[in-house]
Amino acid sequence: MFYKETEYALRGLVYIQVQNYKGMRPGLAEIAKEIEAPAFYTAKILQKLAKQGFLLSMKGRGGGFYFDKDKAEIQLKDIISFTEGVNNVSGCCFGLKSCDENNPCPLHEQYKPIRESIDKLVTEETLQSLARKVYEGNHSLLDCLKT
Amino acid sequence: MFYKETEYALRGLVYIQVQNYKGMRPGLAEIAKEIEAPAFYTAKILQKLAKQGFLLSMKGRGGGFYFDKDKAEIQLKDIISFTEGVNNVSGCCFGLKSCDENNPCPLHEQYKPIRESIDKLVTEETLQSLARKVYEGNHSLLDCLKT
DNA sequence: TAATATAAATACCAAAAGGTCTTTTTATAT
DNA sequence: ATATAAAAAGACCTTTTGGTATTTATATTA
Repeated sequence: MFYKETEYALRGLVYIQVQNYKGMRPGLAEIAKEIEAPAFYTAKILQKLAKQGFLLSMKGRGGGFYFDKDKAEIQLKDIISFTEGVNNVSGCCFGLKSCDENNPCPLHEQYKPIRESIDKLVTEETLQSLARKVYEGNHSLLDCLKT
Repeated sequence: MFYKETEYALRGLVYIQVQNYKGMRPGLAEIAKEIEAPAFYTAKILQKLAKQGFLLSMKGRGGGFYFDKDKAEIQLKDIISFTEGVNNVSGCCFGLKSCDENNPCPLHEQYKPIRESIDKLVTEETLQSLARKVYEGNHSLLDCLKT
């Protein structure tokens, strides 16, 4: 479905926001461990996201990652478009550059509502809305609950 | 959305079926040209598909690709699963191996109907059902109509 | 049967995705 | 000030995807 990079980005960012809600500012080692992702790769991804301005970071002892509380919530679409490019989210499934009512691919009519549902989902849901679900305790970022 | 390989496979196979409906058996050069795909790469893909038994081919002068009329129609899902693996079609968008009611990812409830719609689409639609649409003339495999 | 047109097989190359490691910078605590 | 604990930067490496080219096998036609 999504690139590994996107999965790690989403899991990592949601984890950070959950910890922020608890008043914490997690570091790379903790994040990678808690989302079960390769540590160095997770570092690379989060640093790229921080550089882009999606979140803030603190160097040095006691440092870590956190979100600016004054900024608007971040749509999933913004993250996914950043890691995979816009076309991958909302392109034609037959690969046509101009697939529309005038020049429809053989799946155009049937795929259109699906594409719109996906677009609605990743636009309406935010890192924060997902983090709240996890914070409430009914959703998970991992394959199994910790013992 | 899909891999390039999947796009070329779907476009190529649908093109072949359309030509078969017209009583023709197109060759590699024609297919690649008509679906606007790299010729050598298209060859590789179609040969792989033929080897797997999705379609038949004839070597030698006047040869080309064609479908066995006695076989059942081929679901899109069969092709996509073959080129990308099953997980890519119906996996968890957060990358969880076991994402279900018991251990839902933060998008589980909302993404479930979307995944089901996609599954329904690629199960119900076949190479043949798409080819019929193109044959009827109201759908296209190319970005622009030929002049 | 010889030339030719085609798919099959195979080897190779390039770009992107996925991942690791080392060094540098910077903030904090002692 | 110094030691330490973190993120930042950047150099590599591996695997997969995407693509090209050459040679071989085979069917058709002249």
